[in-house]
Amino acid sequence: MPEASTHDHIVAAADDLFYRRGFDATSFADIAAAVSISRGNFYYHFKTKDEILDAVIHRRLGKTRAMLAAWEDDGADPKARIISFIEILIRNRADIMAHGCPVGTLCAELAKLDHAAKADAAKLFTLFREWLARQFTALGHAVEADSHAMYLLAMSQGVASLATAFRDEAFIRQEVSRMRDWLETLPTLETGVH
Amino acid sequence: MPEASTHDHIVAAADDLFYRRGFDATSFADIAAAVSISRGNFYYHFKTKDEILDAVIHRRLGKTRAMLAAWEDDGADPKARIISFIEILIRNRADIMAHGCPVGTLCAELAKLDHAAKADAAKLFTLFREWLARQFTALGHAVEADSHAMYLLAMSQGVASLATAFRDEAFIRQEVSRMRDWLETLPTLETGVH
DNA sequence: GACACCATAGGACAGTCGTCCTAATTGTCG
DNA sequence: CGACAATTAGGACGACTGTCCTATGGTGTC
Repeated sequence: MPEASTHDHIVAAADDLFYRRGFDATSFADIAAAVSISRGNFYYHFKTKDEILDAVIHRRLGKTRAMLAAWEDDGADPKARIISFIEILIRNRADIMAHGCPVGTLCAELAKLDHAAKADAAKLFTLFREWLARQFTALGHAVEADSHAMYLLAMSQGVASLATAFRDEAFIRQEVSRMRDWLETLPTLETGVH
Repeated sequence: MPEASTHDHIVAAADDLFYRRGFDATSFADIAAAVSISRGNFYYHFKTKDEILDAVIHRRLGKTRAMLAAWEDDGADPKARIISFIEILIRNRADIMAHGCPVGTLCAELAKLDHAAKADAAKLFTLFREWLARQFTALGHAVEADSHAMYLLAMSQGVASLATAFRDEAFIRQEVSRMRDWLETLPTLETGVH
């Protein structure tokens, strides 16, 4: 197995802290303490805070790509894959109620800071958007694939946002059911993924 | 007309900055500069940053209550009122694409900071939630009123979140249409608001 | 004119921020 | 072992933070 380098440890700790506390509210000292290294050593690996942010975003992009690719290679049908996406809300409900969606909250914060990396962060959304659109296309809804993808993305974001504000797990389950029901109402025109 | 006091000027400026830059990223100096007063004078009006946050939240609560009350007093039918809510997304599209929803982004930030005022901020959502539920009840959907209200709130939040990430005005209009269509599919059981 | 009071200005305070430098340590290879 | 690069620790730097103090300006009342 690839031994985890100090560099990777730092990025992983920053990833976690950026999610739980936010990018701006997380300091070099916080990350260094989480990895148990000195701030001086920290500077050896990352010169600026923006460098860490870039590394965190690319780490998330890689992990997301890997997750979505795994879902596409598991032999399940596209509808089951879409349900896997929807049920992220349930699997991660505790974190979502405490800190929101990692993608949505990061994009929102970077937009407010007018940060140079905000476009990169939005690529996380694009990954999900294109992946979902591929699944809808495989279900025979090529024309509306992107529209459907954006609908599910929007619902997921909205549910995460309200779940954070209201700390309401039952609401998450209710809206997940609503999305599953919506998915079932789509006409089945499956073009066969053989 | 009530002359605007320095106190009110400060709260208004803080409200604007908290929305555009975020609570944590806005400093005393920023607000003081926006109102053109010294930081020393600032301290005379507000002792701590949390005091300003409380004042901003209560200002928003008051303005929201007033807006919703006005919508209920305008003689329109409940469905038209709900459409007024949905179309906030279009009326405020420029600000939303730049800085997100004022309510959702504030709640998300305070949740990450684990700030004492996060529950107060969530009351903003509650105002909309209860107001929407009243409109659905007036439409004869008392049982599902809260569920419908949360659905529209979630959709609005999700649309705002994605509109910020993708800077896509057409998407906003598309999802607003989707919400209006959904509203039309509800069976009309209006119990008569005389 | 004297007094009180609200409002304002300017700066001090300790702490933290991101950034950067230098010295010491560790590890690797000839 | 000696040389050299990679890695680490610790602290310095100026800027900025939220907070707080004190002195001053203006305004109205006896």
